[in-house]
Amino acid sequence: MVFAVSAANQDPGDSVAFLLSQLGHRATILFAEEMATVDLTPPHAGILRAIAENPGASQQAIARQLGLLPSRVVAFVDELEDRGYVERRRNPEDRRLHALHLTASGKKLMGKIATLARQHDRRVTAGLDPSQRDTLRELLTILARENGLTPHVHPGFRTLGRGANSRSTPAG
Amino acid sequence: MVFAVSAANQDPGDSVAFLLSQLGHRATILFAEEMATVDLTPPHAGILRAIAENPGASQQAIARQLGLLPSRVVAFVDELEDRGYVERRRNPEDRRLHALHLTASGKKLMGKIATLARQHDRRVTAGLDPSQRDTLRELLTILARENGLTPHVHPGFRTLGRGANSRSTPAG
DNA sequence: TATTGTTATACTCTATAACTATA
DNA sequence: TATAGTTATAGAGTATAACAATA
Repeated sequence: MVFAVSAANQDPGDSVAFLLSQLGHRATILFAEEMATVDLTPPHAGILRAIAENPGASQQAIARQLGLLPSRVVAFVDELEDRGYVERRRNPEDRRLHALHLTASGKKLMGKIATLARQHDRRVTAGLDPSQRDTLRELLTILARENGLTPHVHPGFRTLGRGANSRSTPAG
Repeated sequence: MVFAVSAANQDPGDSVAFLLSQLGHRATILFAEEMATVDLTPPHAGILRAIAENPGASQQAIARQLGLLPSRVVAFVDELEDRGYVERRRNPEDRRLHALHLTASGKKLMGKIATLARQHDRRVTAGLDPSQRDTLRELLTILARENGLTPHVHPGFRTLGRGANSRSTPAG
């Protein structure tokens, strides 16, 4: 993982970019804690959601969509299948592909994840009134669009660019 | 490193918490890219800044302040010293301590880092007008306070709580 | 020959814990 | 004995690349 530290800040406080980095990291940690209560990690949740939105998708398709390495998807799906949340169905038309589907148990889990995610959102945005929260969402939505971020897809899933990896601690 | 994926989103778009996680990650990556142009990583920059603000601080003090392991600080300071940015001075009163100071070259580098950080802030917030940027800063400052974040200190520096680490990919 | 899925290997990074020197 | 600093070891996690099956 990469840890950013802004170095140029005047007395009035840290820069917007640094605040985003700090709060984003905090939001990430808190989400991981929420997921841990159902014994999942964030990538597990991302894969479950992607399958829920695209039933029958292949593992390669999921990997491309989320920017994960295929070998990692295999490992995650192995775990989800072992725990009964996901099933691999052979595609008779192209027997190389594994069509991924949620089981009944997996669909139930998705409901629980949705609840936890709403709780996560409340924890992270505690301190703002509804009007402020709406304003913040609007501003962040603009920035997400400007920065080329794909809705629902966390950039931490993607393979990190080599640019930042030239030295030691780049992409933590 | 931890990658968060919010799973509960209605049609209107992703939750504030998910947007923060996405944008925070993006801001972190972009900052790492800026630092790479001067052959540094974010932790290097954080340590340089901490020394600039507290000349003569010991390595343990830096470690506590930034939430880094002392053994990691040693390695980072080794590199910064080898490159002539930092010097270790023996404290005659307690010869166990190494008082850290920036060299002239290190101070010059801090100026460059400040410039890069301002550039980073502009990149991340491109798409907002000055008024929107101010509003965003205010809202994020509220959230940073509510979430117990320390100004200038990125939580990624701190040892991640074990709570989120119970399984595999928690803290990216 | 190309692609999906899988497995195995190697590498990077980090934390842990030993070790020294001072106190 | 306790603490600052350092070094060495082991572990976790990832990416790379090899492999089998199918097209």
